[in-house]
Amino acid sequence: MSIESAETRLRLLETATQVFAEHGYATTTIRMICGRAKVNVAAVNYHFGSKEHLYREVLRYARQRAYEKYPLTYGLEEGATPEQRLRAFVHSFLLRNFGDVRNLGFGTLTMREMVEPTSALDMIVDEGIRSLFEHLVAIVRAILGEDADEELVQACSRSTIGQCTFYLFSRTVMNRMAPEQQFGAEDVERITDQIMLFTLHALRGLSGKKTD
Amino acid sequence: MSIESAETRLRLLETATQVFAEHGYATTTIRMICGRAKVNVAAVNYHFGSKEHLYREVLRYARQRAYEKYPLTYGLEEGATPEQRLRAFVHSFLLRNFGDVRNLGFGTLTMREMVEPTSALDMIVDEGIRSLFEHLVAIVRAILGEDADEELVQACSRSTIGQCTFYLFSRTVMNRMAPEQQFGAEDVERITDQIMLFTLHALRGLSGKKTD
Amino acid sequence: MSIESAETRLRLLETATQVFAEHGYATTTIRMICGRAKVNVAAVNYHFGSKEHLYREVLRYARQRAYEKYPLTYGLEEGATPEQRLRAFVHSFLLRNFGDVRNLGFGTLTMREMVEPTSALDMIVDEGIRSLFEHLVAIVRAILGEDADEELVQACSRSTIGQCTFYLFSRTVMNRMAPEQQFGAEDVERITDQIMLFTLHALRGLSGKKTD
Amino acid sequence: MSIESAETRLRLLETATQVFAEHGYATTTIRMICGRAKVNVAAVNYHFGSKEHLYREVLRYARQRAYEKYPLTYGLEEGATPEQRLRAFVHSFLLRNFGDVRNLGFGTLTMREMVEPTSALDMIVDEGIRSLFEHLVAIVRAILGEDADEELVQACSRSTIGQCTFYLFSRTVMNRMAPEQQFGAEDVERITDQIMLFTLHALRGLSGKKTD
DNA sequence: AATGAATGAGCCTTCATTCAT
DNA sequence: GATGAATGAAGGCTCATTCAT
Repeated sequence: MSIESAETRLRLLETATQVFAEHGYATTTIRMICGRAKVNVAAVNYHFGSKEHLYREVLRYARQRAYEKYPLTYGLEEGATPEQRLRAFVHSFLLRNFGDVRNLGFGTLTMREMVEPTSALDMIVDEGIRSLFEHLVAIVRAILGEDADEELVQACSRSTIGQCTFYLFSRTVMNRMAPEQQFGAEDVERITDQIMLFTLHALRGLSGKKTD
Repeated sequence: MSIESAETRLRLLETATQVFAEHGYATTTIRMICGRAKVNVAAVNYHFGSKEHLYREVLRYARQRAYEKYPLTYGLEEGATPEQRLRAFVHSFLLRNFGDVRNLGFGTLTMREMVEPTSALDMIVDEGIRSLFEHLVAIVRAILGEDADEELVQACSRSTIGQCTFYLFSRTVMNRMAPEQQFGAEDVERITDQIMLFTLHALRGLSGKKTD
Repeated sequence: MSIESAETRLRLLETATQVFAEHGYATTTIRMICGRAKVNVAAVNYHFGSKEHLYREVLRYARQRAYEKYPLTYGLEEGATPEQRLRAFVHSFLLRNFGDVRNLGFGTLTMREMVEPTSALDMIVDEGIRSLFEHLVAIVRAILGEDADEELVQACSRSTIGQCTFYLFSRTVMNRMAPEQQFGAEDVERITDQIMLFTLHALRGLSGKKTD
Repeated sequence: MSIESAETRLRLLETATQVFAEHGYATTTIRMICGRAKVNVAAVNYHFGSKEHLYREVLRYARQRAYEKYPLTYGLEEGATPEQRLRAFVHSFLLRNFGDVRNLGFGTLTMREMVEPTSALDMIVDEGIRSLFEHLVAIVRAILGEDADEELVQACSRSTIGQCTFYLFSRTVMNRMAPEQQFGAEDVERITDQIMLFTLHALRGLSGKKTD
């Protein structure tokens, strides 16, 4: 593969990430992408085979870049406590999904795929979401205690991640309800604190009941 | 308007609710709807003017029916405590959004609209979500105490509703991750309990800190 | 189906017959057909579903019209001799396939399909060619004698129909070799005589050998 | 031209012969040919200028090879009788056109060109078919007698070659009608016999009438 | 000399919409 | 009032060809 080829491919990938994130798979047209990337409409089929293949590559590309920058253990040191690991989880989740303009695509793409699944959702689940959730479950279990009821652990994990995803999914609604208070990259720290505050009180409360 | 006309209109509305909920606005075609409703392809434009107008009517129609059946105070008696009112909120939210096959459309449609807003989102926010959220905020404030910090009240409200919406937004993913454990109408009670358990521990913890 | 619909459908069918005969399936575009038929490009898909379906309908339509006008027993009276029936076969074959400007399509379409088969060839064979050939075989058997060797009967049938098809397949070449002697509708009688002369001498010779 | 260049050119020619014969001019894509020949897509235009030029070269190449291997006088000795020369004509025709897998292309290509002429048909006629037919006419005249009516000679020649071409043109149909009896290289001898039997009886009968 | 990359024209098909009854 | 027929715009994709190295 020549240098130009790789460049064009990458430009298509970057552009497509934005356009797919903005309009969704169905509404996005190849001509939109190629127009913005300043390449011929045939370029997509040449480099990726089809619109669908391009889309899958975009999903992979966005995820990879997001996790590279903000891994699940973002900012964590060796021997961190479960609470610290939970905070890193929440913090990196928010950063990954909308903490950075350049990574904006990832959260939106995943969200769209969850709401209006294409054949790519299986890939997303298998290559990302499953291990993400299992990572969280392990932390929650550590906090609740290893002998905590499994169903409780699962439910608390859902409650925890649900608080995080809310800021992603309801962004459009929140912006309309309180336009003066747009959630953005600069709010990530504060939101992290709030989610941690809420969650730790809940988990400690539930953990306490067990040990008593 | 003749009786047949009204019937056709209604049948279109019902069918369109299902089809839009299943496929989303962009992917749904007028022929899908008319085919399933067994009416002429021109019927949509005749009765509703355009695909978009039909869609807006569908949103209105689905919301109205959902709230009629499951109001925010569902199952609540006079003089209920804040905790009871919170439970009614969570319970009715889950029922309204996916507690009933006939109402399945509402939650899915709202969710889609949040992720990929059309001009109808303003309507949805103004006519439903805003008051829904304010209702929740009032309950949370009552639990945390009237002198609780407003930002804390807001954050806790988001954490609370985020747990609820999670079951809606992540349905497709959860089904793929644990196919044997599909969340449905029969799980609403249990999920309500779990969310309440988590949330009340959090709120009580936060409330306790204040009074201390 | 309204009258206009039937008219449009028929016009498309007639036009498509000509265009497919002129250019072949692959080279023909829907725009060629619709342009000549003065209808929108979407009309083909509306009335026939696809280019391929239209093509199959064209093949059926052309065959039906050709056989209606020139059946295998064209000009034949009751109690005709095998020789007379053979002459009717050859004569009607030539007339059907290029004896008439209006029927020009049928022969050309069949010929094209034989040389460059599409999925429609099976249909052509099953619905037309098979019975055509069996009809000929029966006549040849009657001339050669009922106890004639089956392989001989088959071979002679092939030799007979091969003479007929030659005038169809080699038309383009003959026109180039002897432009002054174009084979057309006015030559059908003479060609029929020539084929009959050749064939009857052959069959009688082969038949004579048997009886001796 | 370097050696590799000549090799690539030849490989393209060989491959293209097969592909054009299999799919026809219109349906064949340059990528099919280059893919099978394991060369770059630009190679066709580089070595031959265009798809059409390649096609013409293929026709020339296939004809040349076919006639080299099976000339019109294939297997004939000096002083052969007209009947022997006729047999050599028929025999070599069949061998040339589908007697050999390696030569399969020639018959099919010529046939396709006859049914859907390109500008290459003139070349084919001028450089091959015309002399082929004149060769046959001379033989037929010799058998019928030098004073035979010219029109009769021509007609008998057409009837003779028509029997031969039939096995080429109707191959796809015969295979569908009697799949167990595929005509191939191993049947050439038998078919030659059958055509000769039929034709000689016809010609002798017609010749006899003259002399009587 | 030879190739991978890129192009623009064109194809079939689909769609929401409008027309004419 | 209601419908089958028809439309034009657009979409994804394919192709022979050309460009730039």
